[in-house]
Amino acid sequence: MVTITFTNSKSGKEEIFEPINPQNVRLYVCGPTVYDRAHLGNARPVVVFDILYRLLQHVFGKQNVSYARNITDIDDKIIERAGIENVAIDVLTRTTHRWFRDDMAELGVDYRDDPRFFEPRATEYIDEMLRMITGLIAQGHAYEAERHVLFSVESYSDYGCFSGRSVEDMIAGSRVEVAPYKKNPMDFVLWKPSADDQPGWESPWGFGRPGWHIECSAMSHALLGESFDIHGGGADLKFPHHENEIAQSKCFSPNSDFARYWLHNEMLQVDGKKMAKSVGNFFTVRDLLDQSIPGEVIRFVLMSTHYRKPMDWTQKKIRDARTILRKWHDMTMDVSAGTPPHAIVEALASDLNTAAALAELHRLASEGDVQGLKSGADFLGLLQSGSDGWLNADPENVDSRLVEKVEYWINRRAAARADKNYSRADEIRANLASIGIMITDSPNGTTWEQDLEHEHLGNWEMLE
RNA sequence: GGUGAGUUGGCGGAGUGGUUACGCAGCGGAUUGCAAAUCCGUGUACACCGGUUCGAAUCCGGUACUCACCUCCA
Repeated sequence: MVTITFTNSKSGKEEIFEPINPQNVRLYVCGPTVYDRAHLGNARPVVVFDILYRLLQHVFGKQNVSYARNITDIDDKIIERAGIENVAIDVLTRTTHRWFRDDMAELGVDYRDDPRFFEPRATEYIDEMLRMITGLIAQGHAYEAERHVLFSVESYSDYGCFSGRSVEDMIAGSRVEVAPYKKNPMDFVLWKPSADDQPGWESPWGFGRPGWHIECSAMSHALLGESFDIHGGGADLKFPHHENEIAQSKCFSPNSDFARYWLHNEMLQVDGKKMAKSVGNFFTVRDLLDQSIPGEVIRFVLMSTHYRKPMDWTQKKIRDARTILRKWHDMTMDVSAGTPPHAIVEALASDLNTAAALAELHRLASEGDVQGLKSGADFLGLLQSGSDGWLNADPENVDSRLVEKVEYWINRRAAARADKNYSRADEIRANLASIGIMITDSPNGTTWEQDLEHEHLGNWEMLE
């Protein structure tokens, strides 16, 4: 049996992973709020925890691991967006959810046929949330005020322990807005009133909707039980979201552990800066796919940095990943995947060291172990498809007139080469290269492809 | 102001108290009409200042810099 270790955010230390029940290993990860296309930052935890899920399945057996990743489909951002676009909330969330699933599938994260994967939508668990809120009020951890229900942070002495903050510090240094009905400025909303034109549900406290944090407590409780093994999410969720989740769940089920191991992935940056619309470096996964960057390349880049380190997204990484994957695809074209090499599993078992796992693939490649390479890559969700899809220009996307033009020039060049007129042959090759058409000679003839990042791509006028 | 993460060779990026990470790029060579690809070989490193140690890039303390989070509230 492989020993798995994780850095547990709860303790800040690397710990040996021991599941509550090896026959029922349970993982919960905070999923997206569905109001827009997933941006690249959203993709990082999805890929990181996909790797974790694969590892757990490998070590404990596929049927013994459950994974729940929620869909937040009730949220003020959703209400706002639906208003702006004048669409029904339900239409917005279902469409966005579908986009999310499709985009993530491109990155090799696809659980469509997996009975142990759960993707609960918050609005399907309102009853569970109401039950939990009622329980928290009954136990004195929450109170009603002006149609809101608030969690009382003073009722939970460990509040702040998880994220390493004291209630005093948070109030002292910062911009906590004090609502008049709050007993303590840090108290957070479990339930809030909805206007008639806002989505809502009947509750003991009037027509309203849940606060953000309660949904994850309710869904993990319903699907995985009051104690489960691993809770994951982005580092930005540590506070307040996860702190609040812990407070709610531990107060509701005082004898539970809630989540025993917490894993947080660090944030993604773009060219050294936070990805933000205001900085102008904001883009979605779909944007990248539309630029003909294969999902596999995106996945590779995301895996090349350890999950607990900030990752910087750059063009160079995309280029490098392309080069490497192209090579590996070529090497493993006719190989089918088998059991992953032990060293790959070991690398992941060591606090999800994906970069070390990729290094191991490099080692296998340089040793010519194509079977090991294919098997290891397959385990990591790479080299899934044949190389035809993206190594060469996709025939469906290439204009037949372009093919004709390129072939015309290739034939001219072949004639020149046959005449040993090499300066003419080189001139043709240089001309094609200047508009982004790269050609390569091989014993079987001349092949070509487009450099999709080339600035003069397809600019045939330049050849005249 | 509080909290956390980070700082490794041209670039990316692991790891470890004493031994080459690895990849990309570069350089030299083989091969090719020439390129490309491939193969062989090769250089460069651990932010700064102290401390612990026979020995630290790896442990401890401090400094600098970078990044993130610290609002659910109209």
